[in-house]
Amino acid sequence: MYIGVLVELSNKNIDKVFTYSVPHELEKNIKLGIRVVVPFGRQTLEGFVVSFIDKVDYETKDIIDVVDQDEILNEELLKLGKIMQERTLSTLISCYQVMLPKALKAKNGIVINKKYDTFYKLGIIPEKLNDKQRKIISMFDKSEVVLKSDLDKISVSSVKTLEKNGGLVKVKLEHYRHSSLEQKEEKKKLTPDQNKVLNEFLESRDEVFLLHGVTGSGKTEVYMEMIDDVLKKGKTAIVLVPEISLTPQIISRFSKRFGEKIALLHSALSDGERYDEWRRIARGEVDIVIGARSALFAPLKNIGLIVIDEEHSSSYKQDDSNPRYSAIEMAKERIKLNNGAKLVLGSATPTLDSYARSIKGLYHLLELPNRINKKELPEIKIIDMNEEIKRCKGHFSDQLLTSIEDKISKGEQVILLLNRRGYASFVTCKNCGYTVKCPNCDITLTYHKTSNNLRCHYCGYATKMDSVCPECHEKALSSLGVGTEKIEEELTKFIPNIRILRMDFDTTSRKGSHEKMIKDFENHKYDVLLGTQIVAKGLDFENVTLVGIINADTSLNIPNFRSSEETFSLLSQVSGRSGRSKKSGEVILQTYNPNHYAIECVKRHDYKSFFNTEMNIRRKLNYPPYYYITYVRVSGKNQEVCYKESLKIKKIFEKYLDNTIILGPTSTFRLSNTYRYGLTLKYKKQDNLIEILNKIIDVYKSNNLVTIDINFNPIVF
DNA sequence: AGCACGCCGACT
DNA sequence: GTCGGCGTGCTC
Repeated sequence: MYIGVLVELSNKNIDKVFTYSVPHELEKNIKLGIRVVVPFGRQTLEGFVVSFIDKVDYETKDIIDVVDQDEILNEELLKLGKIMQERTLSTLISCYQVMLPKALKAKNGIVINKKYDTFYKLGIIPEKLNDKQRKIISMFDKSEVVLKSDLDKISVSSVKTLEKNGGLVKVKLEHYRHSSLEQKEEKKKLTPDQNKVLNEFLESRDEVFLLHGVTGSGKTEVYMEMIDDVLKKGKTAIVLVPEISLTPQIISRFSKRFGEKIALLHSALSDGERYDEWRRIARGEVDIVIGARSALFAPLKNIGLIVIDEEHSSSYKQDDSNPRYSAIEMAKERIKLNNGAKLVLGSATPTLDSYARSIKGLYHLLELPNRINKKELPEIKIIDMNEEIKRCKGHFSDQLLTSIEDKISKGEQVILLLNRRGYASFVTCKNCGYTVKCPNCDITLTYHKTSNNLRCHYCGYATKMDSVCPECHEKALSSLGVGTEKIEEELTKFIPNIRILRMDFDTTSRKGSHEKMIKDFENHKYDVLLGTQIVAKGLDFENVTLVGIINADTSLNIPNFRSSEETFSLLSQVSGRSGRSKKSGEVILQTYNPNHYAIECVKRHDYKSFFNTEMNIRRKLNYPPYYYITYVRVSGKNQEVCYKESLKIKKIFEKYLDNTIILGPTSTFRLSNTYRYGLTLKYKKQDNLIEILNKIIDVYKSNNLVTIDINFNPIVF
């Protein structure tokens, strides 16, 4: 027996299937998609069995051992990985690795010890039973196996007796680390709008849907109905949410509705917990999987529906490391592999790309234009900070402060957004203008008040904050940016006794603290929830009647063609947190660009006119969705070599790619002592591109002068 | 990724 | 002579 094995080394040179022979005694254990241990050169490696091979005309080595009993990559995932490889031009092995939980990535094999619990199952029940014994037997009405500890609660000795006479049989089963979920059915009645959308979805035979529903229009309820329908047909569903909005609120709504049938995959799980959930899914014990991006690759079988909530979120594109894949694109592939399955993309602010596709008829557009219970969208007041700045107290306009005080006095709550996109709190010398940068990365360091040090967000470099400028030696270094800490400090000064809950990536990193914060705010232990982007998504607090946006425009200034879209989306989302329940809501938006179309459209809750304006700009400037963008990065330790090679690659593009705009090479910042040059390709249609890129990869894979990275439809350049 | 092979300069 | 520098190439 010969098998094709993909070894666990992510290197372009060995990213191919190697043929091994299987010793007789192992033959019966071989399946597609399991891991095996193989000799590889002088090394011993793990690899995936990806094919069976008839015969070979060269010497093969025997595999050493078999790692898994059951497949860890089923047939569907094996196919999906290949598609991902074609779409990202990354190594096939890296595509498979990104689909699996960490615990299954062979490298140094994290050993997860399985814990076992003692259960009993029914044996041959004796005819005569006493009361206690009968009670014990009745515990098996609901499930086939029952925990020993639960039976012991009735009577330890009766359990022993039953075991002796064969009424009960002891079984050891794996103990799962997942927390038990409370199960309470609470099915809300749908509004006419929701019903219309649901029926349209159920009756349609289209594959991809865009559910465009304003904030508070009840999208989640519609998803749950869609899932219900799928479950009734005996199929399964995956729900993707951005990591940031994997809040206990959403999780508990799904748990209450679907109970034990759900598996949750989110970043707060330990590797072991994540692996447990993964195994439950693989065994078919679960019908619904909820999780962030990579949950798309859950080993669920017979998928009927994939929902991608907040589809505009950039977290669905893996942009920082290979394989640089788009979860939306891969979801489209996954539903194709599951006959009749549907994909639903949902958002209050769809990406231009998705909305444009729905207008073109490529996606089936479903719209929820109103909030549930005829609730109005909050009124948005724009504060022109150009005027206000003279009268401002710190970062707060009079109106914002007054309104916060007013709401608090009424016992209502406030969410404050500090828009920190593109707003690093860097340190500058007031005397000479020197900015402190990372010695490895050429990136401005960020000041952290709590630890009084400066850190590089890319490589982790940290240095102590010193107020003496290294350039001019004046004691004039100070931090210019504003952090949530600074805002908290100001607000406490202006409104003493105000109870502020600060939420940002620093304060939520501890496991479980995010959840606790949300509970505390819900229980009104705080008046104000102050935070960065993290407060914009997925939160649903009844008592919040004011959303204050301290600085609306910082994200308009990031040097990226998507900055307006991101700003519109962020501001619309955070505004949507206000007035979701009985009391009506208000938004106060402080900006230096009150006339910017993104801000104006947010004020009017006017997605369509934002879409039209932005589309016009994109068309004029040849940007997506009119053009596709592919970014090619050339990086290496030697700056000159990088530059020269990127010029060579540009020549190749110029020679072989027609109707393509080629930009660059542009030098981006140095990162961990690696220099990078970027080439940007813009095109409407490019049949040669993949072939050319593969050839370039081929040329550079065997030399280590430079590394070539390709990013299709990049978010970050 | 490792590791051997091989072709150079420089050293007990 | 031979030790060790690292560029090149291979791993079923």
